[in-house]
Amino acid sequence: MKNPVVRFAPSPTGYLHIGGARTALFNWLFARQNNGKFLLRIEDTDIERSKDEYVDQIKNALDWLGLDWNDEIVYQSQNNLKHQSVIEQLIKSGNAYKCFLTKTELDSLRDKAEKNKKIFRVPRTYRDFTEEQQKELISQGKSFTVRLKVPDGVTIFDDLVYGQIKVNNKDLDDFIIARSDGSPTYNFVVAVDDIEMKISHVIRGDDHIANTPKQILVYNSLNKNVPIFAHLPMILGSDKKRLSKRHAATNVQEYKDKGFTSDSILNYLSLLGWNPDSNEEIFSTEDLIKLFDFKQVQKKSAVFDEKKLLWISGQKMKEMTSKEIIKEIQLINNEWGKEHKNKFLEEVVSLIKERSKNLNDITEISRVFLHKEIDFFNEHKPMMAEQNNIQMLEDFINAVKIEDKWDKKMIEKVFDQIMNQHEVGLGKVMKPLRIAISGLSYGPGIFDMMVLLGKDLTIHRITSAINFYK
RNA sequence: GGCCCGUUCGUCUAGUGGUUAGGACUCAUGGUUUUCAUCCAUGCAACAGGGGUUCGAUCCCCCUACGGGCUGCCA
Repeated sequence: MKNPVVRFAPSPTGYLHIGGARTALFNWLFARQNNGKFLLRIEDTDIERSKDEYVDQIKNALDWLGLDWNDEIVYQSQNNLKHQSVIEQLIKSGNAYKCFLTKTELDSLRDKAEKNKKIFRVPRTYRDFTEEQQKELISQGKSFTVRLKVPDGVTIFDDLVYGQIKVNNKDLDDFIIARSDGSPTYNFVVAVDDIEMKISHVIRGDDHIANTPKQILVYNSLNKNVPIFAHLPMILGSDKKRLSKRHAATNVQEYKDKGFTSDSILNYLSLLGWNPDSNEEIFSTEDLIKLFDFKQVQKKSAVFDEKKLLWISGQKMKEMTSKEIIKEIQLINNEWGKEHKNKFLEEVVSLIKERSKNLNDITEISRVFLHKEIDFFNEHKPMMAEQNNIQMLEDFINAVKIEDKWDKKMIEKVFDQIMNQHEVGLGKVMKPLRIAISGLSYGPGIFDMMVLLGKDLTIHRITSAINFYK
């Protein structure tokens, strides 16, 4: 299994979704683990639905995830000449034939079979027509498709995940490899391209299991070695339905916007349908490359659970250094923290990363430190109106003003003073002050926040708060 | 309808012919913490159903149910 060549082959009819990302990830992990190549092929033969902007989106998403591909991107549409010539070749070798059945004919046959509860099979009417007969039909202006001559027998393959899968060839029709307009069909093109790209392992979603025998027949008819197949179970939404636009968030980009790092997403995705054979769950991408193994890939489809993603993301936040986190934040928002020194940003981040689940949590709380003015909220008004909370704020300012120093020790001392003065516990003093300096009812330790904020800004905030809540 | 695939706590999963069926997330409770979060502890919670095979089946076989895929001149 050395130097395998694998590919990820999305069709640019939509953005990169979670399921596609997982498929890409497993391909990539396998390639990187075995010193192989991970190729990217854009299956853009559906001209109606394919869009360039989707190609860009897919590339950007893979790029952001860090799933870097080798070599040039292959665009399926550019292989058209090759596809055409292989079709010719198959007709010549007698492995494929021109079929003059029309769509309407087939449709009515299908209907009839269904009505009579019979199994529909594509009739092999034109399978053994001579060249003469074909020419005659063509001269009559009849159009034709090209069908593969499916031989008798069984088609068997050993899937790396599902084990042996066996299909009786008679359950497969002589399927179309070229439409009446001459364009090649999916099951044919995939096989030809995979041959062309020297793909050794086809790793893809299990919705392709049923297509695999057809593709194998194409390999056989061309006398080419069949690659090794590995099918991956589907990823489902919380309603256990196949992931689709109807589900909350399926676009990789959305998770980026929500503040998840690519590392977290990859980590979570790896756990969907694979297990590391240990109780560990937090992995770096390097870990995953080492550990990944098809032996531990699940056959059962998996439900995407954002809660667990959030937990993994939170674990990662704690593990990451402040520097790394700053880098990640600025990767998605280069405005963030621009007007502050890195050292200050690091102090801010180190204060809040412990309690954050993702990057957005951090940027949200960091606002308290990065901007002079903050928002206060009406929802805190009833609480601030209680007892002599406003009085406490005023007393705090006055007590602090006459002090020279500004450090944790001194702030604690002032807190003690206020507690004594008002004959209340620490909690009673802390709450209004927290809201006054941050606008929030939660956050890092209040002494730390004040120290980092500095004396002037702390006083400024409390003054603003008094004005707002009075 | 035919063919193929699947089914262990709500979710992700481990597991073996004899286990108190294990872990993680979620949830609940308690503790730590100046708030929130973290962290720690405890708890709730699963072998789809029915037949076999067997001294014994979650595990092996068959059937049923349920879910999914394919069955296109879509990819």
